Amino acid sequence: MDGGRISTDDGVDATPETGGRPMRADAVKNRQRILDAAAEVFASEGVSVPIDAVAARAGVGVGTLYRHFPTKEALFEAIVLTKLIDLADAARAGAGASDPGQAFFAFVQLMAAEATMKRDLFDALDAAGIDFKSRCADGVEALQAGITTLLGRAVAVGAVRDDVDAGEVVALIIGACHAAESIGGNAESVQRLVGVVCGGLRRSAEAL
Amino acid sequence: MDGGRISTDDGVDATPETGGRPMRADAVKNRQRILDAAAEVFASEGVSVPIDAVAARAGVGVGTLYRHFPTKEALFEAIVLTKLIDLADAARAGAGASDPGQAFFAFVQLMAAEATMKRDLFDALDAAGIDFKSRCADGVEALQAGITTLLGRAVAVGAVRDDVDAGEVVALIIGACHAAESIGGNAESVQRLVGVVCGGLRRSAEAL
DNA sequence: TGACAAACGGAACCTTCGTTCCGTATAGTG
DNA sequence: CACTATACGGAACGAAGGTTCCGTTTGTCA
Repeated sequence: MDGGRISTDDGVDATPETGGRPMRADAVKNRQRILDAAAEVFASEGVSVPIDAVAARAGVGVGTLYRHFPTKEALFEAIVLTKLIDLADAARAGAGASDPGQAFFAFVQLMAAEATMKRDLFDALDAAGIDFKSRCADGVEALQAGITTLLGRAVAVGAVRDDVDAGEVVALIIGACHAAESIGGNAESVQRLVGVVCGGLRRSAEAL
Repeated sequence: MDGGRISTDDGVDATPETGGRPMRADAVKNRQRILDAAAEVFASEGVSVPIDAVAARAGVGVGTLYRHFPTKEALFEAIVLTKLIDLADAARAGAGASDPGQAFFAFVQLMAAEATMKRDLFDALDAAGIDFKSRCADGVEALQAGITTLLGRAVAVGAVRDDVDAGEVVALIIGACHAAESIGGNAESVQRLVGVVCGGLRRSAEAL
């Protein structure tokens, strides 16, 4: 329920055409069906679903899937990358707000909501430190940059403590989402737990 | 590096004897070696290590391992259960402290330190909501009860906000550990991030 | 010490899952 | 309409890991 649009501008990236010839009509259609199906399935089941499930959902054979995306990981990346960029855009959009503190916390809640409803993004960010960061470098960097800006402004205004960086913020939020899921985990509890973490992000804290 | 002691008092639980006859000496020894090896391996590599690795580490064949623990999951439970109970004991111990607030936050940091150094506990608590809670019910309940007491006292003194329950606290802490791991994740950063969460747990918070 | 039940080791088995291969179907073109 | 490059489906393959089976070893007891 999203439609995994990808930058198919002139095909430098994700196999939109092979060589120089335009893709056959059915191929284009199938590619899109696969992206849509994968987005749904990854989001609801997580990254560990069998690739067959994705193919079945898309109504194509595994062979077809593999012709479009040479590897399960490639498919995963194709989908997550767009989501990361969407989030980065949202962060940029909030950077001009008049109230930096509010903009920051609003973005945090947005990211939390996104990550919770879509286990794939969740998993992706979760594994960010491992070897995923390097593959989706573009998206991760863009997001990191956007958050850094938001965070910097919020800190400058004194709305947020000054001893955390963007990476830690992302990690904490994803952690809170994890937390919400391991409990009953509806949208409301996510918001509550993220709210607790936000409380911790506001200004100082005795070092305990 | 811990030694997985288990309540082998009179053998009602974890297969210390089969039927009514006492276990053979070598069997007792091997059982313990398996528990120790599994504790080490699970802690350092996580729950997903091949069972062969555990057997190899213990210096026994897989057959032997399976005779003592009918399933990988059973072995996992045997180990985690003792750790949960240890934590629950620690919680109980802190319940009599004169400063409830400090006792609560000290316990939280203890739990975080434990969970981080031992990926198994981490994984276990992480999956607590899924179908693990039912299996290690004893341990989870004991821990939950201990934390509830600590939390209740801390709340009563006004050191902690009154709108979170024990389950949420555990979830948040595990989430913070996850967070610390996905970054560089040394012991120090764990403490920092858990500190942020603790900050959020202190007293009220504007609802955002 | 001899016999037997208990325990051992590890090869073999089965299932799951990612990936490849190839015979078949079809969009696009003259 | 026929021809060919492109794309398709799904069976087959191989690696990985959990579990079982069985011939061999060993502790225990008379």
